[in-house]
Amino acid sequence: MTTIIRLAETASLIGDPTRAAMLYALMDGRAFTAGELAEAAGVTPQTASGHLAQLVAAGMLAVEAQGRHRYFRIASAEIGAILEGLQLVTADRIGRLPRPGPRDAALRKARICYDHLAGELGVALFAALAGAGHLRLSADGAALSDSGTALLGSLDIEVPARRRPTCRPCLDWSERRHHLAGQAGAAICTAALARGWVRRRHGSRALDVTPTGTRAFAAGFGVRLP
Amino acid sequence: MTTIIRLAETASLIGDPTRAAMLYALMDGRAFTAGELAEAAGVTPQTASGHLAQLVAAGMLAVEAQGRHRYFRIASAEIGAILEGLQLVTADRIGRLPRPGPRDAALRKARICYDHLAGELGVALFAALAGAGHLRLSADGAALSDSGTALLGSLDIEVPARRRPTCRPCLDWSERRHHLAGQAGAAICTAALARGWVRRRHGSRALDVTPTGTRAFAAGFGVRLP
DNA sequence: CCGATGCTTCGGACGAGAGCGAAACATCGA
DNA sequence: TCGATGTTTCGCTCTCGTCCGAAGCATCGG
Repeated sequence: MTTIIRLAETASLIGDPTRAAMLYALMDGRAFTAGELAEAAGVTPQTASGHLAQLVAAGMLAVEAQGRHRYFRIASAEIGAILEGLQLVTADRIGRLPRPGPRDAALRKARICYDHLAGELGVALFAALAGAGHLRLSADGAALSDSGTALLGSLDIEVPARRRPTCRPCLDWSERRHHLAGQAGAAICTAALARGWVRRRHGSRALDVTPTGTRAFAAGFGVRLP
Repeated sequence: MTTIIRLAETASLIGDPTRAAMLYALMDGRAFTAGELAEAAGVTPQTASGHLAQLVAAGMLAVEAQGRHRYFRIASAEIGAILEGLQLVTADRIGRLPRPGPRDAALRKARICYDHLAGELGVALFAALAGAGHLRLSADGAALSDSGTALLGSLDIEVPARRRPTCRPCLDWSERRHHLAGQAGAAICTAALARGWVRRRHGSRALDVTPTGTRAFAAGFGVRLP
């Protein structure tokens, strides 16, 4: 019984348009100040403050104080996965409607999912790695094989060895196939941004793959983008 | 922008305690009448009717009229996955609290997730099948290997060949590992219920594994339950 | 046909919660 | 120390949505 109540509370937190807008703005994994999130959601700072306090109390957001600013970010990859999943079912039930806006098309092509690459690019990357034997797919998820570890090493991409799974398949809401999450996914995403393989679109989670990036993904990972 | 609104609408539908209770009751994959769901949620029939209409309009529930009864069920496995995922994050943020009630323990041991086996039993089954080479794990998900098809055939478990994936890994919210969904998962679950390997607990998604079932899972699938 | 049962529609009452103005608090720069 | 900026707390209003009583449809059994 209490399970149901808690489930409803969690969903209800995401269910408010203002809070949903804030969570969505945070979906690219970066941290924003309370004021920025207030503007993103179109409400006054005091209103935003109340919502953010609720999300933090529920453990969905983490907060870090720096001077007179307070930076908020998504607390865990699981929260990000839920938000992506909700988009999946939302898109699913209205998928028949013909409204593929240009911005949505860019999102489908390549975007950031919390801290890793998603969209066509992310799925193609996952498929290429799996096809070349760089991933060991198991019942638990996925792990880098020896050749995969060597590949990332040769590309100077360092994957920190932490408790978090090195690889985790994450269901892509637009492609309905897995893309690479986990430490390895985050490391590749960081490297791709740092080396100019992909560029953030302003005010969006969408990414543009640069010509350099197209070459790098093809040569380094064997990714063939459509 | 509209994406955010839709996301919030979906979450908000799940966010109402009454609707959440109905969805939760339907999580075992069976269909219930409007009256039964009203009782399950603790509201009057007319209140339940309104909620059910909303869920159907949103595409989250499917409805089938039979005489003067109307049977409601979860519309798709994706909806079920979202509900399981919400439980996961909900359990995650309060996971430290030591409250493993007896009913929760039973749920963790074995339960039905929409139309297939989950919990320790489901995870052990998936691991056993994968370990014995009966599943081909790929980037897209999983498929029965030839030996897997043969195994199910020898056990008289028929897996219909439909559009739906024959196997699909589904993240288990209590075990945090995959269990077997898809056509094969549903077929095994149906067989397990029909042959008395597992028995439903009254008014719950929890399952009890019978002595017969323990032997059958061990002999047939090599499953070793803790 | 008729009553019984299951479900839905309509109307009004009630409460929860989102929103903002005003003011307090915290921190920075000078 | 002072004002400026970022954030939070308080008090209040107002809207939205849930809920139920009453009544209206549909379907079944006879």
